[in-house]
Amino acid sequence: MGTSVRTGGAAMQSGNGREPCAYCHARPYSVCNAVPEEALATLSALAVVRDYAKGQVLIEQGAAAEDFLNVISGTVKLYKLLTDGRQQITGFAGTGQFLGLAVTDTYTFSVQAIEPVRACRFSRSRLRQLVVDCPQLEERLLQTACQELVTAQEQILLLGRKSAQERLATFLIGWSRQGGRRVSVADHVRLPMTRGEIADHLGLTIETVSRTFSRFRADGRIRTPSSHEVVITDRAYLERLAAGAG
Amino acid sequence: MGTSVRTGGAAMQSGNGREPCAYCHARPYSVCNAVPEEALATLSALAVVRDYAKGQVLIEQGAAAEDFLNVISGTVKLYKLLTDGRQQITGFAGTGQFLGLAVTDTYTFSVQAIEPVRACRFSRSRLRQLVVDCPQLEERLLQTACQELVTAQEQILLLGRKSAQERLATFLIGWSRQGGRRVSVADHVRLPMTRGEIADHLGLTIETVSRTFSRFRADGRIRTPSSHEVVITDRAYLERLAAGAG
DNA sequence: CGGGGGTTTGATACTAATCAATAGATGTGG
DNA sequence: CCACATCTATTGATTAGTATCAAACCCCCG
Repeated sequence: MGTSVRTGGAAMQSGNGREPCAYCHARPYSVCNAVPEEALATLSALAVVRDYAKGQVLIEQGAAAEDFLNVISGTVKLYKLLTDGRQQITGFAGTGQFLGLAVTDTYTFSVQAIEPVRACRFSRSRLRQLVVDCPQLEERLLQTACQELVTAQEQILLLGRKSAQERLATFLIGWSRQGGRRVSVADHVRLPMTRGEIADHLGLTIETVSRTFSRFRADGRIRTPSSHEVVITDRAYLERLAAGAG
Repeated sequence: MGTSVRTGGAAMQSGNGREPCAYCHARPYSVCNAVPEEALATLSALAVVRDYAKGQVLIEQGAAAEDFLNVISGTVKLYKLLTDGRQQITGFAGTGQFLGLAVTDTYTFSVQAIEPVRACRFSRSRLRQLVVDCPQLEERLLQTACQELVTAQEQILLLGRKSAQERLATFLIGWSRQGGRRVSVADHVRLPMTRGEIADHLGLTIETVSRTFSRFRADGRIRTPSSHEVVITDRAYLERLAAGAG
């Protein structure tokens, strides 16, 4: 676990030893998609693929921001800490998510694997050179940053003005949507994170999150076959809550 | 008030009728700075300068996102609404701030002037063409988006995990720093927004904000010559609070 | 099968919201 | 320039929603 794997390692999963990027499962979901075919070899040369065990830290707040990171599989949490240890999870990231845009010269957040993760590392400075040759990539990075900005502002609205029930409803609806890709099928949602991590994301405590799950269950809005699976049984109700209708 | 002013209007303030951008007071603080001298005429041709009265809406959430906006003078608030009317102010923007990055095809937030404002409007589609000729501008836009992302994540931390006192301390410290430019001198801070707007920014109520001001005042951390002026008298204390030290 | 983290549920405490009233500031028109 | 109307701010009393403290339960994993 946590073994360093050179590009060849990714190739095992992707089927080609020399051009990991060309066959990368995450590419269709990622900014890498903006790199034209003929530049993929260059990209591959910059990429270092590694596996991380659950709990491993991929990026540490305050460290020099040397790399970008791209999640190939698994899920990570992005979080910030207060000096007394309070934690706020700013988001979760899965396949294709590009990390490291919101950065000064040092990282302003930490990243930790919440389940086994494979991720790809690029040197920031070397990627910059690729960007110069490849305006579509810069365009795509800007697009990605703007998308993240929209998401961050939604989270600000949630934390500033929504009740516990509205927060959890928003989270479940949002996660079930993004999950079209990998996380969930229709109304069946897989939650790789713990109740505590959901709490740290929604600005609540673990007890409040648990109680709110119980209440949704009792009211027939969801079923929970296991604590990491949720079936949405009254989506319209949760969506109304999420939108903040009274 | 709120009179529409063509580019000539800005020139009155800037001293030249044909190249408003060349003499724009906000340019040194703005992304426009990335546009090279020789392209300034092109930029000027795209820009439409207008004045807005306090309370006027510059951008309405849900409307087609046709323009970017650049604040030349005054202060605006950016906010989102829930369906029942609860408001969350995601930020305030002053001289040089570029608005409209966090956008899909429609605006995902509203913008309103909280004091008289002069701002500059660019068509998104026409600015895109300028970007093609001017890679430094795209670079700068990406930089700006990333900077905003960092700010947004700080706000998420604040709303998710800080107490009322910590929130107000963070706000005052932050505003006094950014204000180096225009808002404040050293520890003397001008607050163009009302208590209610501060509350809607910090996820609190107007009463809690007012009480927290009173407490800081009673404890000798600040003085308030008027309700829109604050003198920070114990910056170290406020900074410790803002960092969340116990 | 035993241990330990994660989850649920209950009782109580506390922070901030709400409701309410007064005081102060701002702006307008006579 | 003053008086009035309105908006904004402050302060007090009470309530509501979550946090905190505590205990039991469940489940997953070794």
